[in-house]
Amino acid sequence: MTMKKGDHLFLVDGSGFIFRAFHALPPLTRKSDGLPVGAVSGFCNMLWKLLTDARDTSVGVTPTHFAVIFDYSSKTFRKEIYDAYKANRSAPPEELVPQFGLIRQATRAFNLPCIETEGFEADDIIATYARQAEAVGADVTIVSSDKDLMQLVTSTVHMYDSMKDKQIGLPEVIEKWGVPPEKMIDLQALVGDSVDNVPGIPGIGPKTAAQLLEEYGDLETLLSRAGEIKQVKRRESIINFADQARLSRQLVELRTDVPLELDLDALVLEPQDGPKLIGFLKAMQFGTLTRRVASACDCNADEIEPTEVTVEWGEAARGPDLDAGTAASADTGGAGADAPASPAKAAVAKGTGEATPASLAETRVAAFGNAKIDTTAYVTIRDVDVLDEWIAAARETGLVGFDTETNSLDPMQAELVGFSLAIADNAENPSGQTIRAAYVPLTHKTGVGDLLGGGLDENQIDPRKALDRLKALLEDPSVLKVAQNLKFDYLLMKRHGITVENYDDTMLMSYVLEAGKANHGMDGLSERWLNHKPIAFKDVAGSGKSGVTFDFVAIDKATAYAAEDADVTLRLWMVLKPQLAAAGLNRVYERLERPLVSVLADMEERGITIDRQILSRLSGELAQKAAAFEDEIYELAGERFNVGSPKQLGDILFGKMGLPGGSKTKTGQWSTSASVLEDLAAEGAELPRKIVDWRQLTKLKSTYTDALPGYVHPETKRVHTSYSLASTTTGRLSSSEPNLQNIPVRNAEGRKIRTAFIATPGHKLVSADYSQIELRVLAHVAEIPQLTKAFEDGIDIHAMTASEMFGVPVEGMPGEVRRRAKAINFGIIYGISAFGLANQLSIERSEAGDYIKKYFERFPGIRDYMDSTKAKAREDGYVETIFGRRINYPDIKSSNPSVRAFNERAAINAPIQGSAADVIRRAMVQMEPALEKAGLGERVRMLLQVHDELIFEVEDADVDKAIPVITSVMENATMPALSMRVPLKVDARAASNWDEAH
DNA sequence: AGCTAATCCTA
DNA sequence: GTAGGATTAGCTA
Repeated sequence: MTMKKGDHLFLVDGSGFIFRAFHALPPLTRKSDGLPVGAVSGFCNMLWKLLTDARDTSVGVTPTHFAVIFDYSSKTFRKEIYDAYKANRSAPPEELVPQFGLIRQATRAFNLPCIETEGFEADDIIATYARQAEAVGADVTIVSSDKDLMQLVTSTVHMYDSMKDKQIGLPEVIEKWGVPPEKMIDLQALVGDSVDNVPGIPGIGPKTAAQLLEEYGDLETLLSRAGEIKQVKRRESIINFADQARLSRQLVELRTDVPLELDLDALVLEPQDGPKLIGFLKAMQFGTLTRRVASACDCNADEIEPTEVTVEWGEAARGPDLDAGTAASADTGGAGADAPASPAKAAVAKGTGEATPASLAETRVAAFGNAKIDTTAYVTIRDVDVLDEWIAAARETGLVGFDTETNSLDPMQAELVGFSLAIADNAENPSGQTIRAAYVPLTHKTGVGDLLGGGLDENQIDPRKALDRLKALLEDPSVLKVAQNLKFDYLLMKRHGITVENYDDTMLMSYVLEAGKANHGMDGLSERWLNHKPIAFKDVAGSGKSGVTFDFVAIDKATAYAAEDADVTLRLWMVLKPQLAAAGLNRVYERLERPLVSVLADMEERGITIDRQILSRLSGELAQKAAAFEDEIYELAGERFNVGSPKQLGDILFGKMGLPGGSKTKTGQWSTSASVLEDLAAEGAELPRKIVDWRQLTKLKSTYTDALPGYVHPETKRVHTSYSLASTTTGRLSSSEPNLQNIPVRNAEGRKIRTAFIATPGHKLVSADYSQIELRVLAHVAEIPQLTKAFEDGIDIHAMTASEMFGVPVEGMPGEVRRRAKAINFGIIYGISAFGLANQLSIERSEAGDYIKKYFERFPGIRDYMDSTKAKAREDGYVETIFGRRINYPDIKSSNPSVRAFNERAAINAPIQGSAADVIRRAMVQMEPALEKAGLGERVRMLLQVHDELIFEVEDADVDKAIPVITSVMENATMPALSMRVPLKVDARAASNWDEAH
């Protein structure tokens, strides 16, 4: 049958698949003898899926012709052109070797042509067939995700990434590489490929290459007009390496004239030979697929004998040097298994009527520490009526442990996969045995472990129905919901239109009880308090390349894991709740921790807009400047090296160039830190200065201008950071993915990044920050009259300090004098040491010691504060903030002097840093009600917190009204709980971007 | 791919 | 000298 228009040819890159599957799929061995068969299994599943079901994948069409292509050997025409081609390829992993042959046998078992040609790579064969098919008007799907094949993509030739079920067509190539497929060859020629040893042009990466091709059209034009390029380094590199680029092009360009034994028409898809295929699958012991094939072809698998398969273990196995550089990264997922939570508020578990908090706490710890947790008793709820019964039981007791399972750790992207509930039937006498738990799967998939999986498991409750029931429960204020790291679940539920009411978070409870002592993750809490080690997430879903998202976890395994989480969480609540009362920490929990859950979830959900154009322009500028520095650096060093490698740099600076004054890091490497380089520069060396500048530029580029756009949410188009409530010891928040608490501000170059954080049209960003809050806290806790007075009078605190210490009048004070006083003030907050101060000010240690002595003479209250704080830490094992938050220092009595000194400094710092953190937490909790009251509820939205600063987005017309409200809330945040001896001062400004607002 | 060390960004 | 998080290199698997 002649191939024609409307036919559809599938070309599977068998060699590429082997490597990718090997890395991307879980290791799997044949049960009977341990033969590694993971890649074979993945391969068979993929073929079966494509042959029977291609229409339902994102390919969307059914094949009429089909072939699997392999590399023949490492001796190809490319090797003749360029001896080093693929030269640095190491031998394939041992487990992979026998699978090369097996995959060829699998292909034949599927009745598919298995094609390879001596002297050519699989890619060339694929290219040849693809062009031939195109010529006769047929469509082509290349099953591979290798970038080397992307040059073949046209409107009728597509690629298909079977592991991600993703079609790669023209738009995808352009999106990924910035050039259309026909320019991929030129792009790769410029960029090169370290895996295959394609040289390319040094200093040209994908971004630059795309830009150059955009400007000059193609490689030859670029090379001939290279003299026009403005950037010196780039121009020279291209001129010098032009021939290398031409060679690279030859290596990268795929041949479309490979002599083929089978012509296109011979690739027509033959019907499956059921028994033959089943025989092979049985030999491999692939049970699930065997059954599936048997039912599809109406065979009785039991009657079919396993085929003899040939296993080549040794070097004879063909296919040693294929592309190992295309390993897929399977997303790992699942949430709720991580962070710690906080205590509960409702008095549901009443305990025994007369018990004191302390005795109840003790009883609970003993009861739950000894209770055996039976993880086999968990229930899987697949029926709405059963779910209703559980919800009714939760209403009855007024208490429920709750946890969600999702396919992502990012609550803004995660989709709900299921949820679990735990109920204490007899809360009056909680022995631990009375707790039962269930998992409600909603969107689990069938065919777990198969490459492409199956569809939705039918036997699950309709998610809409389940969510209706769940909403009623979660929003019911008479039922206390207990979760671990509730902010995740809270935000997830909010995205489903559910606002959780009345909750406790065991992570936050632990944080209040044990900050500094232990971490607050559920697994650790469970081991400490319940004497029980929960199932690890990676044991149910795997990790890394072999990890799957939770919807691909089999429901029975999922139930054991998920229900256990809810069970453990509820037990932890039973143990931790009475301890809060016993330790007198209920107020800290209820006023500084729990209310932040919804406040932060709202802020995270809002996100902030960034201007990607600004960032991309900045990125380009930074790249050019950095490249220029590299040039000069190589010149000065006399050789090319990786400037970003401290190791290589150290060897050049202190070895080759023999510069003096090198210090070593702990691991014995030369230190090349900025301060070392600055010192060298001060002594006249040119290179170190350039390195410092280069580092600054590349830091800004990699961490900010290049990384931030990747965090823009696909739907909201905004950046949503994640705040952690319980990852610092002092009570500060932390921000991650991305960290928006370390956006540059200290120099002009870095500040440009802030201009990319913008308000939506018609709005302004308002930034309000506390002035000197930590020094004010210090003045308050240490009761320092001069400091207090200075803050009351609004005078420059560092100048005042300098004036006190050095007897210099504030008027006309030299900048250097004030700078030293400022360093000392900060030093005090950090638990000053002569060593540290000397370092900071680049002075002798003895001189720094004199400063400190002088400071303490002038401010004796500070020395008293430091001494009493250290004494308290030694006595009690913890220190406290002005709102009663405890920070533990279990190692304060360490016999190691440096460990002890470190703990002492931290203990001195903690009440200051922690109190300031408490103040801003209070401000954040009070902010929304205050704005609401001022009629600004909907129009002023708090977006970010940066330790002493809050950033809002405000409608233009409301800015003047909002600023006084915001300022007032922040300045009065300690009230009415506490009145400070020192006033708090807040500065607020509005502008269209963060740089100008700050 | 997962881990650590080194570095550098913030308050 | 306090408190964090992200990136890169380079090693190990």
